[in-house]
Amino acid sequence: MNTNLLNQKFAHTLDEDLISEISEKGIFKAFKKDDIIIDINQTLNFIPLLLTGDIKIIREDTDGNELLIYFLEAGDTCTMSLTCCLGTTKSKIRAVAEKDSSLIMIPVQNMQTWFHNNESWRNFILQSYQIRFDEMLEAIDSLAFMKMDERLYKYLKNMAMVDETKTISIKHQDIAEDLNTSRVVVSRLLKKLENENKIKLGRNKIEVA
Amino acid sequence: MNTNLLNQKFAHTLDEDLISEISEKGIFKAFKKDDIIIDINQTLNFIPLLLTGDIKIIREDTDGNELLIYFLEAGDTCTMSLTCCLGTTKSKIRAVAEKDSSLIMIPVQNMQTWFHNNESWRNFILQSYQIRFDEMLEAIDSLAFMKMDERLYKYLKNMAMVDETKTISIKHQDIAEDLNTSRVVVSRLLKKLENENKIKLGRNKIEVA
DNA sequence: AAGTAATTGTGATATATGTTACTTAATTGA
DNA sequence: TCAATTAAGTAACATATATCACAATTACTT
Repeated sequence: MNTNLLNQKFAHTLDEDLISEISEKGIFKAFKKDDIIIDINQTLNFIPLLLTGDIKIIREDTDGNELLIYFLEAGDTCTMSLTCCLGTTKSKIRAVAEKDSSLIMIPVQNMQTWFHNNESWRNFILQSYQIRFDEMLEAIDSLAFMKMDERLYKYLKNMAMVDETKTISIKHQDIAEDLNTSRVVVSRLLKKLENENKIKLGRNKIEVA
Repeated sequence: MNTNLLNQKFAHTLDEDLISEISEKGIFKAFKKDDIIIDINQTLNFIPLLLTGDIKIIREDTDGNELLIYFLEAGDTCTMSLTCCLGTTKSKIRAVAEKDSSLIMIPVQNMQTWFHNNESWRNFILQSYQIRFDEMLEAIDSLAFMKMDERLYKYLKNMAMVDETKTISIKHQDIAEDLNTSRVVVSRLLKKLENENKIKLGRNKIEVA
């Protein structure tokens, strides 16, 4: 079953031999929504491949303020984990299951070898880096150039995309935490977006037009 | 001479054979302070290795607002260029010489081969990615969690570090552009930092205590 | 030395966001 | 069904940053 999922999600990017090796040596793990998959300062000795679900990558400062940086989706890997493993540093981010999710943990040792002798793996990793770089730039753009109302709207659209639905189930407090602002500010700006007919508000849900 | 510099800056990270191959196939280029080395939307077919000087990596939005993301220093490469080359996308950042700088441009073709058969190159690239990721996270932290006065002070300290001097030569307008704020705000906050004895102001220069 | 340009200082005011306090509405659970 | 809890709405005020206008200072040019 793991092998099926693995094939389905990674056949485009990884070659056959590698996939069967991964399904042999990787460890399958399942997480529930809101489970912490990787926490800040955690020591890592594996690279996760996301089979199903979505994962939030979150940054936190010393005062406990949080910021959502980007999402991982099925078929993705966490390049942060890779840099941690290679540099034997601790995790600088938190990975939280946005939905129930399943993934394969690959021990680092194997990964080093593949890097040496498997081109599909090399390309996969390089491409992952490229995607994450772009996402980080997007995050920087939002923070540097956009006002909170724009950031909020972008957040909602992105969330609708990830959840594959127009009506997302979320409360204002959670949005505030992801955007590192306050619940009151979010409520106010959501009301404004509703008045502009960009969204429709309900309790515990928001419909993105 | 290029080979000397190359050796000096990269002997720790790249193996002997590779360095001599680079000095053969790479193209030496010199830039003056404020020269644009890579511009946004430019198509790239080389990877730069920085031999001397410092380079600002800058992001710009559609309205022309800018933000300094990080610096490259001697011994660094531009991972953004790498992702551009591999993905054959256009540059998403601008690289500007902070001082007179010199670098070696490596044609992508060679690089691909090295990635396949040279471990020191692979490690160099992976390590570069790690460093840049950390710098991007730092940039995100500054934007998400810090007020402008803190960002400004951090900027000044960093600038002093890069320039290897306590007294940096810069005008308020330039700082404002790097931080994506206005000159007036910068002047005001600089005055505040001076009152707190963290810096000393002069015309065209700031001494970081 | 005088005039011009560049740089910096600063008050006044506008806007965006943060904070506090409280109300209203929906949901849950005994 | 009613009390308790959670979520959302909103007014009032505080603060950070942006913007405008102009003065003061320093450097540069002729």
